[in-house]
Amino acid sequence: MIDVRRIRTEFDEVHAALARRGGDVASEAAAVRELDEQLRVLVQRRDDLRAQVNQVSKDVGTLRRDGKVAEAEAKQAESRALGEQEKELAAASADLEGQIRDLLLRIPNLPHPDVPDGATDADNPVRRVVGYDEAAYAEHQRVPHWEIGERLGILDIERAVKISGSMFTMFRGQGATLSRALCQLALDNNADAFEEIRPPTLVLSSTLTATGQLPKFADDAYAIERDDLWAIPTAEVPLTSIGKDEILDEAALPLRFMAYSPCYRREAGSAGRDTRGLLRVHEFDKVEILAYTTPAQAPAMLDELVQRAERTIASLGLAYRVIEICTGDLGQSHHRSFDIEVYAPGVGQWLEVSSISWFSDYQARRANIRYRPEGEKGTQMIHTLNGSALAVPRVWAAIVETHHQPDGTVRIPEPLLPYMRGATSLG
RNA sequence: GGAGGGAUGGCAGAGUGGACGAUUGCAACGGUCUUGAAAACCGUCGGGGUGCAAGCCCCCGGGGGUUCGAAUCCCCCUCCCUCCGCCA
Repeated sequence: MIDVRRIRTEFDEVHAALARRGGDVASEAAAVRELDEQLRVLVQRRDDLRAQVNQVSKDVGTLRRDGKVAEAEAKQAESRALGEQEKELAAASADLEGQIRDLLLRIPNLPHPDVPDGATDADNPVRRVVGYDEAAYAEHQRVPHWEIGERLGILDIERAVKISGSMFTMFRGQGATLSRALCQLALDNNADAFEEIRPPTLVLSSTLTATGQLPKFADDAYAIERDDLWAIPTAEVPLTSIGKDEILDEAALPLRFMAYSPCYRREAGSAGRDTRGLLRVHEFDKVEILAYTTPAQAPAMLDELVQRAERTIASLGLAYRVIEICTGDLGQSHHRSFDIEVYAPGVGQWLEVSSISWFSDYQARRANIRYRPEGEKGTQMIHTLNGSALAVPRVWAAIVETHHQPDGTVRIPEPLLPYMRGATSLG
């Protein structure tokens, strides 16, 4: 949520920043400005009335103590009349406040000035490509992971669909071990600086609102309506809300958290896309890394998170590229974002395996997470940043395809060996 | 799921209708004293809105109600504790 005071005091700048995203942002921001102006007038009048009621009520107490009953009763009548008016104004301003909040929750974050302009994901600039040479892939690496997986008995999509329906998958044997090994590696690679969390994976509506999935993107999440709970689409959701409604000391920042969790996505609207294999599934495992920072610490943290995600991917011997997200493709809550994509030679596609984002104070304001700047009065919103350290299915697919051997086995990348019970290859 | 008891500032803990945004203690911060520290003493010490400011307004788990006036009385909800039930 952007600060309503910015809409109030620097409307043109806010409007221009939002306009860079494309689409119709003008009407919502203008509506907020309009309602906010009305609200401030109402609130001023309401508070004046309250002050009068408070004063008169004090007088009543004094008069009664002094035994001046008739005067007290007159004051009571006066206060009662003022109270009626106050009640009306209070109801009107509460209604306006609700309208403003509903609008603000749907207005996206302002892009960072350095975010490149663009309309769609086709305009996202590639910042660097590492280890990729299309001509270097041999024929045996051109086999899709679902063929290799089924043949080796490490991937069983058919039975997963029998159990849970389309777009659910199941790893078996060494495939399941590989999945778990990837999570373990990602956690161990970041354990030097990040506190490991095992968060709840079912959360309240308020929690899903804090990170930005609600109210606008309810269709993308699984809901357990009977208990008013939602299945998390990413560990970002519970991790971000760890500090909800808290005020932190500046000295405590940055705070870093990491978590392995399953992630649940309805993938509404993506029917027919990437339907084969592991490319797009309803449930998958991911290790997320996340930080709370001061505004000043945020840019360096964004770099650090990208480097950490990159390092793990690189260590697995996969070709990858880093893409910066342009204004038109930037997620609602994002201030600035980078994606890491690995190349999967069997399917001949770049697969997004990590999205690293800086949210400025957009999520912090929704979750009400603040800190006390040292040597200053008052509090400020923190900044949140997060990214996938590793998302399992697509990395699993890229490994199986990239390291597929001529004899049909799959070589296990060296960093995963400690977690594979002595195996050096799959199959 | 059933019964009972709770929820007040960083923590502990008073306050049960009127000058209480809140006694007090601890912690923290600044100062005096000290070679330094401790102790003692003095002072500061929750958050938010609005306003140039003075000020005014809001917040005692959340929401609603009663009243001239609510931390205090009433209703609903959430969470915590104890006991029972169930259970990995």
